[in-house]
Amino acid sequence: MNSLPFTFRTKIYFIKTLQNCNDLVFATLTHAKILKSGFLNDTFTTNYLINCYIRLQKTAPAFQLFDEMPEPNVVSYSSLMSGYINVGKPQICLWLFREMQKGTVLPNEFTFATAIKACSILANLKGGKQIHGHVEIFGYQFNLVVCSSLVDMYGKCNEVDLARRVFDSMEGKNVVSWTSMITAYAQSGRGHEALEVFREFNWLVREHANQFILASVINACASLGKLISGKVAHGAVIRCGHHLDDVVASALVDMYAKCGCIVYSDRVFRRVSNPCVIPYTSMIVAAGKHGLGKLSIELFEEMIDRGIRPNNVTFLAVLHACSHSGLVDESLEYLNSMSRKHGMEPDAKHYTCVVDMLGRTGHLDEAYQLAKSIKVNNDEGAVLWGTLLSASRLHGRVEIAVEASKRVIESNQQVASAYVTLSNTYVLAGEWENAHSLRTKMKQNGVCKEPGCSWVEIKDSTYVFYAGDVSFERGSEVLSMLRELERKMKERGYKGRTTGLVFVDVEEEAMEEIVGLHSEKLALAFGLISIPNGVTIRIMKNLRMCRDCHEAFKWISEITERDIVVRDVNRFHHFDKGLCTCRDFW
DNA sequence: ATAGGGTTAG
Repeated sequence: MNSLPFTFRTKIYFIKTLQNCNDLVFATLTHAKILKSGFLNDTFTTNYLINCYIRLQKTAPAFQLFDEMPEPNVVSYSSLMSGYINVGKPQICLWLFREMQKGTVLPNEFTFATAIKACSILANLKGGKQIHGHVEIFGYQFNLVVCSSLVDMYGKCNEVDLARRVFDSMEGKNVVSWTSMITAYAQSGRGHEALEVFREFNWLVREHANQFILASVINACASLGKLISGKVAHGAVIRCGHHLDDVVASALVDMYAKCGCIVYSDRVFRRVSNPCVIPYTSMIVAAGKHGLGKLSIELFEEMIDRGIRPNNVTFLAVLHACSHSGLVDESLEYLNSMSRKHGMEPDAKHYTCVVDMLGRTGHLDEAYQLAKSIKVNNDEGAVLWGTLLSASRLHGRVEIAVEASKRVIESNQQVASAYVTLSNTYVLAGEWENAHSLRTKMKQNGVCKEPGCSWVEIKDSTYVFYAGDVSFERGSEVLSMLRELERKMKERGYKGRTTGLVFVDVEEEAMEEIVGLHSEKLALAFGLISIPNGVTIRIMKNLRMCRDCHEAFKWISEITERDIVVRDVNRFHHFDKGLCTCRDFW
């Protein structure tokens, strides 16, 4: 007779205990008590226990509990699914979702939101679309959270227009939905639309912008090289009281650097009271991009002194900075220190960065030896050997170019570009017959290369320049301006590879490549003709911001006494997702 | 009653 209230009180006690429990020993103890009292058969109590383990990131006991539950419900499934997302295992989350569909428990809005998030993390468009279908079947297509997660998922899969379609279909929107949409645009290289949506947000929503939305807006300004918009966003950050936020500060540091104002980057960075690894890395990248390798190194050492652990991105940033400032010995030292001092194994990207530096500075044999010593998969191998291939072309080292191109072709990636670069190597070395037979082989295999391109934004218009194509608007004016600039640069002692070479006595094939490498200078020349100030030059990934280019820009800026904002589009989104094409690969 | 969505550096 008395057992029922007693049982009830025990259950309440267990639940209260588990709700506030943040200690594994205590959780295990409570688990044992629940087991003893037979409450593991109770779905509610066990769900609390599962959630407690998930809060402590212990998925193994959570899964075991779930597995042994007589009647898991939708909460049991959803909890465990989000638990696996929290420990970085979205695959298992989706597996659970599929298992759930085999049984009788029906998914609800929580389950869908979680499953969609897993697809977002994995950039799994196919899975995401499937779940979107189920969302409509089950009638959750009007749920705010489900829709926001769909917007985010489509954004992360680079399907921004689908994201927009979901966004437009939403009746009520909150800050999170707006953030998802803005982020989707910002991360897909559609910064203008990101800013447009942000304007709409300010117009339609009374709510203040929070740190999430501001970080994304700043990111959009950065990718557009829009300094003024960036400063406006910075103003909003200060007004809304988010200037102490680590994430926002990192975005600002990055934005100012990409807009050419490293002084502001430094100022923002120095105001962060306890910067974690990310603001430090942003600042190291910023310094590196501006050719301040020594500053990058100082920042890195300062970070170590303050006990902040660098991660693989930080090391990549330092190596990149050394590479771009010609600090060869330092770069090798940092590469070695990764495993020796910091207990981290360098990955393919770190090695590729160093191989690139050795190659560009003419240490071809060392670069080759290092490249050979690295274990890589196909994708990594294509990048690594492609880097060496370009370097050997630059320095006319045919034997290494042949070996490198062989490896690129073996890795079965972007064969076209490998062919073209090798062909150009032959041309530059004067081995016309080899070049010719290679070109023939390419034609036989139906391989052709997409032309490289660069572009310049002037006010609201974008001017695009394709490699080898001088037929654009005011082309002859641009060319004569270019020659004029080159003459002035030479007069003042500029010794980089010159653009004029491009137009004389070079075989057609080789010209395509060389014009490709220098088309940003065409863009620059064009910009100087058209507008006096604030020209934004965007350089695609394949048109590396090598030391030469950087020097050239400095010279041009000096000669013309004009501010030139140089923007290196390093994070080309397709590249991040491994969907690169010829154009952005090299 | 327990479970869900958005931000930063390469």
